[in-house]
Amino acid sequence: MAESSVSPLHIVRTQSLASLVADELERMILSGEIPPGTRLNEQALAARLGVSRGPVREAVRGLDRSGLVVTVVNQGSFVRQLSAEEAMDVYDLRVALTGYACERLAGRATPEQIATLEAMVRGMEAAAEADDAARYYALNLDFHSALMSMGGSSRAVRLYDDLGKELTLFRRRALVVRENMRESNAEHAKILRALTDGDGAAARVAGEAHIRGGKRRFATSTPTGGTEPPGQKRPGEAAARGEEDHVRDEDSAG
Amino acid sequence: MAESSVSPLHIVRTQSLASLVADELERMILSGEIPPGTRLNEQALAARLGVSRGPVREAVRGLDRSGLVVTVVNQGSFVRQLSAEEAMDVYDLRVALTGYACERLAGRATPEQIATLEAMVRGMEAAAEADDAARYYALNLDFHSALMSMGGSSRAVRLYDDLGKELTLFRRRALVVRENMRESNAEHAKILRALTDGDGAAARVAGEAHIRGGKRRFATSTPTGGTEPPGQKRPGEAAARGEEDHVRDEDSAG
DNA sequence: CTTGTGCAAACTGTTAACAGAGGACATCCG
DNA sequence: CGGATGTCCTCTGTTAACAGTTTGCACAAG
Repeated sequence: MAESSVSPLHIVRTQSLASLVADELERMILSGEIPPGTRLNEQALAARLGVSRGPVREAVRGLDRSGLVVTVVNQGSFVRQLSAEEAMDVYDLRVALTGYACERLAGRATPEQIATLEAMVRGMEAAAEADDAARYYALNLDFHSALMSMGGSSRAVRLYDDLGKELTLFRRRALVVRENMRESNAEHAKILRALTDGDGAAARVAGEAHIRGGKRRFATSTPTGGTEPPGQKRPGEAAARGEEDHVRDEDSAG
Repeated sequence: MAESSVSPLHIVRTQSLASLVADELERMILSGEIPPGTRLNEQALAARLGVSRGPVREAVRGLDRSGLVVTVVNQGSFVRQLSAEEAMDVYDLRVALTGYACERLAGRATPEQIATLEAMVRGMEAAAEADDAARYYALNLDFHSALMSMGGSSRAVRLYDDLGKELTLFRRRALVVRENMRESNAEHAKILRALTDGDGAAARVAGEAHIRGGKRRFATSTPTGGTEPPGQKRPGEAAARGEEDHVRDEDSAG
């Protein structure tokens, strides 16, 4: 996620076509360029990406395992649709993970780590003041990622990110309003305070409450959400067109 | 997992070769038939399973996404090796998940669910008394699965199972001794009591303590564990032979 | 006008073949 | 005798072609 398009042939020597296709597909899906329920036409995707069907099939199979698409035999793969209940369950899992990371971090946070988190919170405060939702969104992602990374493990980070991707399948463009940013960042500060105090129990409670807050903030302004079964859109070519704008100024984890 | 080999052509109409290969590969890996670090030779596997390389590649790509194998470009895929630290991290994640499920279940467990869990605990008590490790192992799996299913969500169940699969990559055949079974089941009873009382906090603490206990019980009798990098075994044909016995009388979540 | 049947096109599942990279072994030079 | 180098072989990455299935449409019968 850090450096892309570094050296021209270094990519070829470290990435396979299938993995590149998988990344691109994931990006398309998460950005909403390919909305949930859409069928992934292998031929169209292969043509659009300039590769053969083999790598595309491998990539789709991988996304199937990671839960972003659902495959029906002899019918194809569809971008997964999350029901509202499933989305709420995912939120709850993130509650548990965040609480776990916060509690663990409280016991062993270094002053440098505290300072890093503090800087992020201050940055978000400024972003909220300036009503800069995009910047708040990015910083918020970083904050939670750092929290999981410092307190949990690399596995926990991946897990949290994966759950976030699933959530993205559900919530589209839940606008971040200034009030929500203020409230969210106040919760961040509360976590930070507990970490500074080294109070594990308080950190856990604060972390859990924060994600629950995000869940609530999101749930209050949500439509209804789709259903799970395939429910494709068009048998013809529906994928590989997209090209909508994909601004992502949503309330990630509140 | 419930019904396999139902109708002869029903399988063909509901499963693809790639998914069948994926299942078989996963079974081989988890059973130890293909030990961690082994390179997965596509040609050999395809020949052994009687299919072409395409489905095998798709299956391996899926396992890569789910974390069971690690792929190096132009070198192949290797069964993932978990370091001891990673395994401990996975245990900690299961601690968090179990605590979350127990707390949620305490608030809304039906008498039927309590009875089901109670029956399992009694069954494990009998198994421990009879020193029947295999039976205890199976019931223990069921108990935790039921716990996650009742208290968490289907997503949580899948998560817990996936983490269990990763753990299986690390611990091979950690024998269950009678003492451990007794201790483990006493913790089960403690969880059950908290659930019966409807005490969410106590249930969470008991659930967390139980997984921590399993982690400790396992850690006390563990070797050292491997390292993460590829570390293949033989460039030639090392996979697709296996055929060892694969008894699985280990301490699952103890 | 509705419904059932048959055909045709498109797409998925699978296989086989081709090109390039990596590694091992033998050979040659210092 | 040790090390570098060249060659061969195996395996992965990719592509193209083939077979089976599903889906949509048209046509005919009631």
